[in-house]
Amino acid sequence: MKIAAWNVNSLKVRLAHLLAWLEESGADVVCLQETKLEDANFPHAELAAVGFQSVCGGQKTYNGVALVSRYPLEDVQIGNPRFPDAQKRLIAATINGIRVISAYFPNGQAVGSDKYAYKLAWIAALNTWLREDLATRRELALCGDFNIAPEDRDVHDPVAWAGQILCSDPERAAFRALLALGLQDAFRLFPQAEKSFSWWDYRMASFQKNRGLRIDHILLSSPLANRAAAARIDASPRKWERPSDHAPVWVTLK
DNA sequence: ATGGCGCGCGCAGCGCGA
Repeated sequence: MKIAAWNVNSLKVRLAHLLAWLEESGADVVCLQETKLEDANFPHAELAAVGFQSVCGGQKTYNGVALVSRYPLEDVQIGNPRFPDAQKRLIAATINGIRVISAYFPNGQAVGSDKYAYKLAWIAALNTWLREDLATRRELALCGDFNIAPEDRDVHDPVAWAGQILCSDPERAAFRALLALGLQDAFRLFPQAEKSFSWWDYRMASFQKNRGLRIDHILLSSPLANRAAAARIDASPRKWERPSDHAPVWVTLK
């Protein structure tokens, strides 16, 4: 089973990319972020036509998450019961016995801003919720756009980014606190090329220069990490015409 | 040189992302 996460930056604009990538990647489950669609406009039919079921939690203009799967989606949960929030940033479902969560972490805008405080509070509440969930769910995957580069090696220019949004110590500590729940970064379970990133700014030819960050992640509970066979970032869709600024990331399970 | 690109909204130009 292959599970992926992809911030598509508007599913309306990127539906053709998603359909193409579903076919070429062989993914069984894709966790989407930034769909930017109200639920009434979600392309369930287009996905069903190529063999995928889908559930979504969306809103107008901003945010929006979804799960797309070849297998049935059970016990669907939108949002964090520990953090009532108008912003649609979390959706969970059980797929083949695995609890899969698509998460769009807040960006935070700037260290010290109101949005930064919201980001840290949101992650702390996610941590609380997951701690409770992991008590009863052995196999869990937290997938999505974390808006955190966990370590300096996940940043093209760690000196320039030091202490900045996406790289600040409190954000990285919040990421490590998720790992401390017993989750493991699927990407780092395997050898990877240096300077592997999942997001590149649209400006300044960042992708061509590989000036990116690794901020999209798949965290696996230990029983699931034991099943991991490979994990990668697929940068190829970033080369397509009108791409998302994020690349899909994936893990395969034995 | 704090802009630079791309999106939604909505029809000009702004807020936002990361």
